[in-house]
Amino acid sequence: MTDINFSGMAAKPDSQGSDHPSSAAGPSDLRWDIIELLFFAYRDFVGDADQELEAFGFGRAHHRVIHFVTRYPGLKVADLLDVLRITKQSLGRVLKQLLDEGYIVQKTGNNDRRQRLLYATPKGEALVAKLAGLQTDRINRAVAGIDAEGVETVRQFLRAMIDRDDPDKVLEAIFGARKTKE
Amino acid sequence: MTDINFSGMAAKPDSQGSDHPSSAAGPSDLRWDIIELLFFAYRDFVGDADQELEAFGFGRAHHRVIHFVTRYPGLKVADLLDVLRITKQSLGRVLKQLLDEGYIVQKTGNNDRRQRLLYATPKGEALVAKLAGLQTDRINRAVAGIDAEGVETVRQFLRAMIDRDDPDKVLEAIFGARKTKE
DNA sequence: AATTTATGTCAGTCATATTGACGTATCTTG
DNA sequence: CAAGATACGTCAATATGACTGACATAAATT
Repeated sequence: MTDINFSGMAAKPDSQGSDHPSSAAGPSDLRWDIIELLFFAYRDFVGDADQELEAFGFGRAHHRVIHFVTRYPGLKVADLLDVLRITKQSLGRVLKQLLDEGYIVQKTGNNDRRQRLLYATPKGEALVAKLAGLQTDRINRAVAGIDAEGVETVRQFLRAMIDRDDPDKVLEAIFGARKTKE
Repeated sequence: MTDINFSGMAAKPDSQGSDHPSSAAGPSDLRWDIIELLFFAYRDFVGDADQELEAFGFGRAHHRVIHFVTRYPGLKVADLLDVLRITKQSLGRVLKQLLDEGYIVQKTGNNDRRQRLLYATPKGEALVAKLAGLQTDRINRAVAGIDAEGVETVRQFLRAMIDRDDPDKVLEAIFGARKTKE
């Protein structure tokens, strides 16, 4: 079975890739390998959490919300929308579920009573820690053969892959760079 | 505005993360930084293509299909299902659109006439090259300050993040490892 | 001839996302 | 203080991309 002509292939359609000046490497030198490695790496990375989430009746959307609320306590709804890049309406249902089931609590802002600051409950933190544990295990396996300097290179690469124009609050916290812009 | 208590925070809920023995680092030492860098890096990485795809009336599902068909000509439908980890029914509509609009053609298998081998048309290849160009530009920017050895470390990390048990045909092609298993 | 395999399709459902409109409480500004 | 802007919530309708389950067909295998 599976007698496909699949030996040493991966034909590269470089023919018409000339309208985007690839900066450093060669002419129309597309980085197919890294593109696909990113796809598979992320697919399996999020897959770890997916299985666990099923047991809770949650999906990836819930994970993203509870993760960032746990990590950045006091996050506003508007901040969360910036980070997740979704609309208020999409967030609404997921957030409501997490509130109703006691994974997140809201507190009215002190300075601005319109704001609903979000905090994870111990229950929510436990779930996030469990999921982060699974993902950490995968990361630890991945960096097992890489020295400290190499891991820093990986971090540098990932940081440089992220858009820095108009960063949201979480990104500002991650990068520590408070752009003079407001 | 946005006067949130957001200065040097990122509280780490390490308290209950003790039921997953983190292999190498410390006890309950979760890799929050890499977890979040992966999230943002992938978010922006796929975001590049999303904008372009909108102009064609396509979504991410179309991109994934046409990408792998372009890269691995002669892919069978069943192979594609393994790679994308979706069901036949989900693939159906997306694949039909790409066929109808002339981005992909089917050819009956030579050895097995039940198979529909998938090939990208020039039109399909052009779209894939355009999208890969955008993503390559981002990757090139990201590795601008990293030497060849460092880039190889990044590749090593990404490869090690991928599940290797029961790899599909595309992964076998990427890793070149044909596991003695069939 | 019977079975398995590769593919396609129909029908229904679910999760997550969208846009647009509207309401309400609250803060800011003229 | 009145007017407007802001933060948030919600209602309605819709789209995408996924799912399960069932069934059909052609072709290969046994």
